[in-house]
Amino acid sequence: MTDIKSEVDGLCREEEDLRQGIELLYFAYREFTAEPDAILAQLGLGRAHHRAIYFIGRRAGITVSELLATLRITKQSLSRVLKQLLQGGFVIQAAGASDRRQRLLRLTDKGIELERRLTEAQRNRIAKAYREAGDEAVTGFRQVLTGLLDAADRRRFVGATKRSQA
Amino acid sequence: MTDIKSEVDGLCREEEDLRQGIELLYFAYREFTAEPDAILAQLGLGRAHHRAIYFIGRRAGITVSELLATLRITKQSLSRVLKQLLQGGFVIQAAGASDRRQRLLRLTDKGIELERRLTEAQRNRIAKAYREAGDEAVTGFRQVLTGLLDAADRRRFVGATKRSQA
DNA sequence: CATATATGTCAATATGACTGACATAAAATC
DNA sequence: GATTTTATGTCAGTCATATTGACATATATG
Repeated sequence: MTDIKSEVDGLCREEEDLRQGIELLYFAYREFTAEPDAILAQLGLGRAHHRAIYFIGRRAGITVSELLATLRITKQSLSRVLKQLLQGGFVIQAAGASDRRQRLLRLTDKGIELERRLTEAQRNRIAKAYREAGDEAVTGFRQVLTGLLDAADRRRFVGATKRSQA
Repeated sequence: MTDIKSEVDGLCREEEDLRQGIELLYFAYREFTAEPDAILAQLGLGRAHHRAIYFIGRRAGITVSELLATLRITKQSLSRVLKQLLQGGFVIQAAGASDRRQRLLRLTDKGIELERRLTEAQRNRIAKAYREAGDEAVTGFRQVLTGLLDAADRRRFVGATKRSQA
């Protein structure tokens, strides 16, 4: 059974476990964004452009509203980013067919190429971590991260907790 | 055996797996910082202050150099943050005993209290995700995140991949 | 004494976010 | 058809976080 001393130890260990999780997230996220940031800097773009390009590439024809809801930033913030991507020829807009107020966003070939370059760096890094850790660890990784999400974000990943089987 | 079609499927699934990992990290990190950011905003502070407070709390007596190396920002960036924390009475400095050029940083009681409030939000969130996912998943979570780190950051977590046993 | 190190500071700049206000076009509703 | 709501864009001002580059000071070290 647990005497007082080992309960204290248990509390310290739990605290230590949680702090390690906090720190791992911080350091891993920093590392995760470092490479794309370096590529973007050479083009005079920033991380915000990567996010926009990423989600436009992920869902071709996404509306501005949907993109705003995904990124959870103000339209004024997105506006500048989107304007630069349009001017740079990375993204094109088209009026929606059923609702012509909508501006449906798509990557150009140039945009697709940039998205590939940016995301490849992250994909390689994740792929390496997945390979080293193994399938079981990847499932755990996903479970814990999914548990950190709020309800709205979790809906994006329904049925995606387990790794797809090849 | 694998015919062409299922190989294509396999590639798509792998791509999908990796993109889900990328997105989970993005959404989870955003969620993870949301609560502390809200608390900090009320005090006229920002996320950078949380980071400084966190690592000073984590290692009382840390030097400015060590903090800079941990955060990987310029001293000019840290300077402003640290000045505000000193002025706000969250942090105190003391000259090092063996090297009096050093400014050893410590949280005041007020700083400890703020650190607790800020980190508690994150700790609760992680604790909930850990509980829901289970010990095995937590181990996997740590393995994958550790795999994302660069060599320097990984050294911070040597022997910490597995969850401590109670 | 000369040099290197730990720290601090001034100035200018960039990025990414915010709030608030206002504008326009198109859809939806009464 | 007139009104209202929605989707989007834009102007202006502000803030927080980061950068580079240059320079200053105190202390340690050879």
